[in-house]
Amino acid sequence: MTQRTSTPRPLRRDAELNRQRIMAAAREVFAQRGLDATLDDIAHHAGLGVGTVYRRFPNKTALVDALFEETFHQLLDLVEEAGRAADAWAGLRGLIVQLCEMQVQDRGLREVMLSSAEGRSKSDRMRDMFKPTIDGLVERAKTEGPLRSDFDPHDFPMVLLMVTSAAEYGQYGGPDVWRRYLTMFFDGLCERRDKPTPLPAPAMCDDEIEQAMQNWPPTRRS
Amino acid sequence: MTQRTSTPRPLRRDAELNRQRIMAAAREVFAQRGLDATLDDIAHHAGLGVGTVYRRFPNKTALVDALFEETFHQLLDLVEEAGRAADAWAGLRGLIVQLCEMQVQDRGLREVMLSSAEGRSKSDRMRDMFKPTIDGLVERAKTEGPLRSDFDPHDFPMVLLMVTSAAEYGQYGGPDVWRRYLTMFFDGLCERRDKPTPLPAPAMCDDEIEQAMQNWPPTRRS
DNA sequence: ATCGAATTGGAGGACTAATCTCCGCTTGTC
DNA sequence: GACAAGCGGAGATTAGTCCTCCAATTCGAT
Repeated sequence: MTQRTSTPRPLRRDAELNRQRIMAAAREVFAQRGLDATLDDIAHHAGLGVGTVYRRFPNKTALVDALFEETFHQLLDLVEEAGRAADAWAGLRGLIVQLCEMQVQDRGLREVMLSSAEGRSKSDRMRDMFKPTIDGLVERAKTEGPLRSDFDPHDFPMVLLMVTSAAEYGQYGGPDVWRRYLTMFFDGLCERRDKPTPLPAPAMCDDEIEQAMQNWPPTRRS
Repeated sequence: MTQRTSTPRPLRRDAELNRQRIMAAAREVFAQRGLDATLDDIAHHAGLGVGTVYRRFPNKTALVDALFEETFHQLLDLVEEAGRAADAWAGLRGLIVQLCEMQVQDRGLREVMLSSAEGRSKSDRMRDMFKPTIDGLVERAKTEGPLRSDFDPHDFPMVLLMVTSAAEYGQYGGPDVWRRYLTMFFDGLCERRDKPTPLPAPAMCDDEIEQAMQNWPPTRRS
């Protein structure tokens, strides 16, 4: 018996500090540029050499996993809180808005949530934990609220996908353009409706659209 | 004076045939795999060597331009026909559906339309020609039809973007999943509404979502 | 203070992949 | 049958990423 697996020996003080620097840098860089950012980029951003990063994390996937571990808990809290909302329709909408906000602010998070290529087991487990809560919320929003009866809980991720796509493409129109389309979509999710919900953001102008077209597809480089 | 620009000497018969083979192959390959398909792929698909392709088209962009030239005319016809619709709201919806259909069937076309990186001047001109017709259609759909009054013609491309994103992500649920979300969105575009429009396609099931996640982001390789 | 173990930096090896060129050989045309 | 036009596809070129390696440095227990 050499060493218990649960006691992998503490890091030297400076090493621990650098570990945290790496995590912080990774969080920033992945959020801005997506998961295709290189570990070289992250290391440089942290003011360290690549070698240091590779000593701490065997490869990029390990870093991504470590990084989004805590975000997942945050996500789960959000979902469960929404599940307890008195007004299920408001809770459901609020949840979608919050999830979109997080994904818009963090391109890496969006990529992790849309793909199971990275952090495979993570996002599987995540979905399993979300499922019952979302199913319940959807059900309640139909009986107690105005949610259209043919909405399926499986539509949930698709709504996020569409809105975050709009957010990515529409970013040059400002950070809130996506809310315009989410509002329209919510109006489409009502069983019936007397008047449109006021739109929270203006449409993009010609120049902004032009700019969006010029920067699409989103660069996966520094 | 050597040669008039308009008479660039006819191609030898076999060369002309190969040119057409290249165009046909390019159409297929770009439609299936998007504009990131390599010219090597296309050449091979056409049963020719790469050199042959490069003799005919100085580079990939030239091929893309040549290829989508005619598609643009087709697009313009569609738009103008929609503009003449008696029922403006039906015309607008029909136009969106048709444009989505085309982009869903042709990944390359979607990329050309979303980006001005390729075929820059093309898509600029295209937008200019679309604009008046779409503006008119939107205006009419508001006064004569149920289109919500805060809809802006600039929202038009964003609708296409969102729905085609859903189509790409949702393709494992079948070729029509996107129509489900477009229907919901149209319901959101109505000023008021008594009941939801029946959805034309079921939601994806868990397995299909799983599959979508595994193949995202869409591969840009053979 | 000392010394050995832990840690660091970042050049560079090993890949992968895409675009486009070159030129010996083939084919069409007159 | 001559010869210009065309062809194929190996490979030069460029780019970009992941990850390794090891001399030099730093930490901290003694």
